[in-house]
Amino acid sequence: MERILALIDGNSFYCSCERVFDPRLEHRPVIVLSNNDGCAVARTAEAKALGIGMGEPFFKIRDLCRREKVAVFSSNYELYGDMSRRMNEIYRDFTPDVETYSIDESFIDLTHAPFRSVVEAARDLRSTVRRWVGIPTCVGLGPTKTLAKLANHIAKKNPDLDGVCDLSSDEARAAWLPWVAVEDVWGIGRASAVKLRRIGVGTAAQLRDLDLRRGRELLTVVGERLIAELRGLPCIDLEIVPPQRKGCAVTRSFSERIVAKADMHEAVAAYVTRLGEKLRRHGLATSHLSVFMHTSRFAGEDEQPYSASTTVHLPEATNDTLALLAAGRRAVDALWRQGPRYAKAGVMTTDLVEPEFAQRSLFLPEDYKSVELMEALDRINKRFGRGTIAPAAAGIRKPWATKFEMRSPRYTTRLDELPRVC
DNA sequence: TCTGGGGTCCTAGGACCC
DNA sequence: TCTGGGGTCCTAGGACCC
Repeated sequence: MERILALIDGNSFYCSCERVFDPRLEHRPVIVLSNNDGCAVARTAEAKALGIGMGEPFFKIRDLCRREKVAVFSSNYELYGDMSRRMNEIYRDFTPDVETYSIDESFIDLTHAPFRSVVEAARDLRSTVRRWVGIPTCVGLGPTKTLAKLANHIAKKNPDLDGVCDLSSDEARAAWLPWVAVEDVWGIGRASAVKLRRIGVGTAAQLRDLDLRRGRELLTVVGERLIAELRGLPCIDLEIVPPQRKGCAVTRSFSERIVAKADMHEAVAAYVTRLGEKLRRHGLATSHLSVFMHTSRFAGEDEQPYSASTTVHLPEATNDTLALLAAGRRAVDALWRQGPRYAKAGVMTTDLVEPEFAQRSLFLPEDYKSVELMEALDRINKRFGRGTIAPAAAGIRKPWATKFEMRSPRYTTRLDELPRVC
């Protein structure tokens, strides 16, 4: 029995989340901005029609948005994350074979789904999500992840398909693949597209028909795999159980440039605090912390660029915020130069380990209190909201903190922000 | 003036080993 | 003029994803 996968995703997902709670936004252009209200990262069809590009800096389109009455929102991650969770609950009611691929996309294995046809199953999924969560979606069907992705792309671009495209048959693939540009294939980015177009490969069909060896020469084993997937040969497995993560980072641009060392200490301490929370939530620890800081990529000629990073090694793997804070402090002392106007900093770790398997130090006593303290901290912040208790080092006033000036209420996760029906 | 954040995977090249 | 043959591990950098 041939495998059949669905890729379902939300249309302009962040924007659709906003529309669920404000129907007046229907048929109006809507965009959602990145951190610090920097760039447009989600646009409805109406906003795209106005020429607003993906990743377009907001300051460049501010006038256009005012003129055209575009509804503009800061990112409301708490809301989008909760809506995503609800959608995935619906998928798991259909079948346990679900891979949550991103905040708005999931692969679903429909091979054994109890439906007369997979297309019928796909339509049912769509309408259930629309009815229960309020989000419009598209579904792509195919025997491999790459083909399911491609089908999803076709469903989005062709409204007459009514949100579902099925590429499980050879005939359907023969009909559609010649019409998809090669850069629209999952895994083909800018650099690969240039290489492919140079040898006359401009469509998904031409990429599928490219010699496997040639594909590997040009795009490494990744390209070879991709070509096989386009031919219907599964090379990329469904990951129903998410693999253990390998790294963890917290990096942010500042809302206003940092010029004082004390502010940098605070900002990095705040990022480290968040990193510690993330590590503990995943049950992981690290024995080295990397810290970087740099000036703006877009700074003018008159501004001195500066970029530096360093790694501090810890005596043993930990996810204790206090231990990580000490390391972060040392790193900032090592990197800081007075003069540059810093635009961004971050803390990163790779080589995460599960604490119980980590190499212990011969000389450090077991610190039971640290574990209990962190547990208490996390419990309080979970119950009363993130940041209820934080190390003083992470700052109070925080003039550099990320701005979300147009954020909608967190309708589904905060009691005091519930939608009002009047 | 204002330009996001957080991941994964692959390869090449150097250091080092026997 | 001639200068072995494998391995492993680590890191940096590139490419890609949403």
